[in-house]
Amino acid sequence: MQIKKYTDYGLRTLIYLGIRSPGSVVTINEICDAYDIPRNHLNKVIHQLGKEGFIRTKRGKNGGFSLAAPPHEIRLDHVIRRLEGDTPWVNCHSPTCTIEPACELQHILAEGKRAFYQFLSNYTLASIIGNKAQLERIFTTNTL
Amino acid sequence: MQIKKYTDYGLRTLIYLGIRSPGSVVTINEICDAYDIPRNHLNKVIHQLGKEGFIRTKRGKNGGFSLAAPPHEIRLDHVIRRLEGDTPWVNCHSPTCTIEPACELQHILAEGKRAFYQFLSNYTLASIIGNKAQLERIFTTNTL
DNA sequence: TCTGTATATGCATTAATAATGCATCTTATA
DNA sequence: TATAAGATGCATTATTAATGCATATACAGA
Repeated sequence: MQIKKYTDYGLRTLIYLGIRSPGSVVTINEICDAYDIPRNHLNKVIHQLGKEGFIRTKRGKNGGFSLAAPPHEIRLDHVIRRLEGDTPWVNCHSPTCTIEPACELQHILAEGKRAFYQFLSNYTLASIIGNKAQLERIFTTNTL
Repeated sequence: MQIKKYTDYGLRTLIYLGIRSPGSVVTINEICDAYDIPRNHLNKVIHQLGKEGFIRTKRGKNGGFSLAAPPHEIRLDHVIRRLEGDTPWVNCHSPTCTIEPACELQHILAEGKRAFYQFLSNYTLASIIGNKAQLERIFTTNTL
């Protein structure tokens, strides 16, 4: 039980964008350098973030991506649900569990998952950007 | 984001014990046959269930294990927390994330995890045993 | 229109971790 | 003391996530 690095990278990207002035465009390479994470993986994350509508991506020269909405409008539950994939937290099939029809576990876990995401729905990208000034400092220090 | 088979097997074992008369002793082989799951893995699950105090195990001839408490007293959050392992749902180290000190993600996710387990704390082994008669039927049919 | 720079896409490979298998030890009891 | 049960440790396999690599596509500006 742990979110994937994939999801983690997506959130870090949003944080990086979130402390920028609205509409400012950054590239995948810039994020990779900032966090020292592999380009190939991030590539796919950025792509999905674009497809899901969290960021706007633009190809070609002077291309890159930027937030599609202000940080306080990007909800954590939405981002994590999408990046993480919204599958059940218990797998009653493959292989099929014989008691499945008489077992309430899957339903209770599904509700538990709902409780988790409902809690997260109270938070946005703005919520996880704790100390904006400190974040800016970290990034500029790393880049130099 | 999915519970491990390990945890799943543990819960299935408790369900199997839960529909038995109190104190009745079963063996690892019996559980393996009932669910068609590998003995080696279940071995370790049973061992931990014993260590954690959910079941009482007994070695040697005529040995086996039984529930250490009635089903309605065995809380789901306790069982899953123990079997699943209670580690953070995001890993800010290995490798260390540079923005960790300025990032609220880990704290919010920790609270989200808390919300999940708090929800589960309303349920017990008795809760996931939906249809006791049907369960009994499934097991006797499988055994024949 | 050509060239360079950016994301998009698919497939191959590696890494991490869970699951399983195997061997053997320990304990209890008939 | 033989047998049947769980306990334990290590080896192997399977699964899935992560990473690497190659190349396509799009866009901007010279």
